[in-house]
Amino acid sequence: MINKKNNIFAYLISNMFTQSEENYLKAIYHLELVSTKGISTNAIAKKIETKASSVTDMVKKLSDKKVVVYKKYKGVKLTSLGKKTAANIVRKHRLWEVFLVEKLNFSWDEVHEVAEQLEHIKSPKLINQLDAFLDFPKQDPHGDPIPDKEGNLKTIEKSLLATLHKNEIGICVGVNDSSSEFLQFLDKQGITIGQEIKVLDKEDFDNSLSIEIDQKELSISSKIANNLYIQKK
Amino acid sequence: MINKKNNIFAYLISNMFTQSEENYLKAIYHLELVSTKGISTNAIAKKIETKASSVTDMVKKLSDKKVVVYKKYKGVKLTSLGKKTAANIVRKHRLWEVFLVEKLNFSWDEVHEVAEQLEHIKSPKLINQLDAFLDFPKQDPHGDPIPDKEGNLKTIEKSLLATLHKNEIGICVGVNDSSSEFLQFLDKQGITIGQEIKVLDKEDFDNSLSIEIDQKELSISSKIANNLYIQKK
DNA sequence: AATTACTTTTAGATAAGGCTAAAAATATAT
DNA sequence: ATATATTTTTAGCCTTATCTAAAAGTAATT
Ligand SMILES: [Mn+2]
Ligand SMILES: [Mn+2]
Ligand SMILES: [Mn+2]
Ligand SMILES: [Mn+2]
Repeated sequence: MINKKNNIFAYLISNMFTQSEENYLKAIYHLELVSTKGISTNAIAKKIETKASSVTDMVKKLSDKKVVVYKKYKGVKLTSLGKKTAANIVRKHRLWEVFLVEKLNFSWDEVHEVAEQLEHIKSPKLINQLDAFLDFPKQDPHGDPIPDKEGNLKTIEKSLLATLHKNEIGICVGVNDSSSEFLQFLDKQGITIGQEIKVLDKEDFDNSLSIEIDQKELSISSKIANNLYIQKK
Repeated sequence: MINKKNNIFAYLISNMFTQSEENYLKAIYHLELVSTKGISTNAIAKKIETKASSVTDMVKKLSDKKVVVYKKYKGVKLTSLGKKTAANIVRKHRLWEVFLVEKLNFSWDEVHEVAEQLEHIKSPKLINQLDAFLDFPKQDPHGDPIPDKEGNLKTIEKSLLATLHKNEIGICVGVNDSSSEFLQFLDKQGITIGQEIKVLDKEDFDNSLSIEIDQKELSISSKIANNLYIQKK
C-alpha cells in the first residue's frame, strides 16, 4: 500500500508534521490573529480541548522543530516557518470547505468537521489541483479568506453588524462564530453571505437591532449583531 | 476545533476503527480475494510492510472487535462485519481515485498514494455525495470494481491478455499490477482502459506476444501480458 | 510584603502501534 | 522419525500523545 521505498524525499517533506502537531500549529495561528502577545499554554489547551500539561509537552516539540519560539512561562510565538506551515493548513481547510459546499452540496454548517480531517491530507498536487478546480476561490463558505500558496492572507475590509448606525446598509461578508447552531439560525432567518442588510432601528436598552432583509423586517439580538460581519455600502 | 461534546453518537460510529486498523482490514480483504484459506500473519506483514509480531498484536485487537476470527497459528478470516467494513474502505479508496483522475487531472499512476490517505476520512455524507458527484462510477481508474454501499462487489468478466490466442481481439479492462512503473509503461505504449488489443502472434520460446494497438504493431513480454486484463471480443 | 489564587511545568502513568530477539509451534527434508 | 527450516507468537522495549497529581512560578489582593 504505502510505498516508503520510492519517493523518500516526497515522503519526508510531506510528513514533516503529524496531524496533532498540525492541529496545535493551526490553533496557535488562529490565536495569534487576535493577540499580539505570546500565546499562553492555557489558551491553546482551551482551543484544542486538551490539558495544559499536554500543551507544554507539544510546545517543546514544536520548538525543537523550529516552528515556534518557546520561553518557559512566557507562552509561544510562531516562527515564520511556523506561520507558513499553519497558513498552509488553514488554506487546505478552507479550500476543502469550498469544495464541500460548491461541489458536494454540503451546507455551510456541515463542512467544518470534515474539513478538520481533510486539511491533514499530504499532497501538494492535490491541493493545487483542487484550488484550480474550484477556480481559485478567495473566501471560504463562512467568508474567511483563503491564504495563498505562500501563506499570505488577504483580509477584506469588514465590520461587525453591531457597528452600523440607523438607516445604514451593509452586505453580509462573514461570520465571527461559525458554530453550526449559529449558522443554522442564520439559514432560518434567510441571512447568507452576500445578503444585503439595512439597519432600521437600534434599541438602546439591550442593543438589539431591527433590520431589513429582502423587504422583511426582523429583530436580532446584540449577540447576533456582534457575530455577523458586513461590508458598509 | 473537533467538537467531541456534541455529536457523540456520530463521533463514536465514525471512529470505530483507527487508520491503522483500517489498513489491516483492507490488506486482509485483498488477500482473501486470492486465497480461500486463513490469511497468514506473514502475508499481512508483507502486504502492509510491517513485522509479523506487529501483525499478531493487531490481529488480536481486530478479533476483540469482532471483525476477524483468529486462531493462533491458523491465520485470520474476516467476519461479515469485517468484510463490510473493509469493502467500505475500498469503496472510498476507489471513489477518491476516480475523483482525482476525472476532476483533478491526476494520471492513473499518481492516485494511489493520495487515495491511501483519503480513504480514512470519516464522513458518510462525504462519500455518498462524492459518489453522486462522480455519477456513481462502477470502476476505478485501474478497472477495479467499486463496492456498493452494502459492500457488494460486482466483478466483471475478465481474463489475462496472456490467455488470448493468435488473432483473437480483446478490450483492455484493467491491470493486475498497479504500480506507477507499470502504469507509466502502459502510458508510454499507448495502452489504456478501453483500448482494443489484437494478438498478432505468440512466441513459444519466451511467451512474448506481438500485438496490434491503433494499427501499430508492438511486442510485449510475458510479464506484461500477465498483468493486463482484457475482455474477449 | 505577605498571602492567596491562578497558571505553567514536571513527574509519573497509560494506551496505541511499532520494533527486535528469543521461544514455541508448524512444516519440510532427510 | 528426526533433524532442520520456516512461521508465528511472546516478551520486552520504544515513541507519540494523552492524562492526573504535585511542584514551581507568576499574578493579584489584602
Ligand atoms: Mn472551518
Ligand atoms: Mn484538524
Ligand atoms: Mn489504489
Ligand atoms: Mn490507507
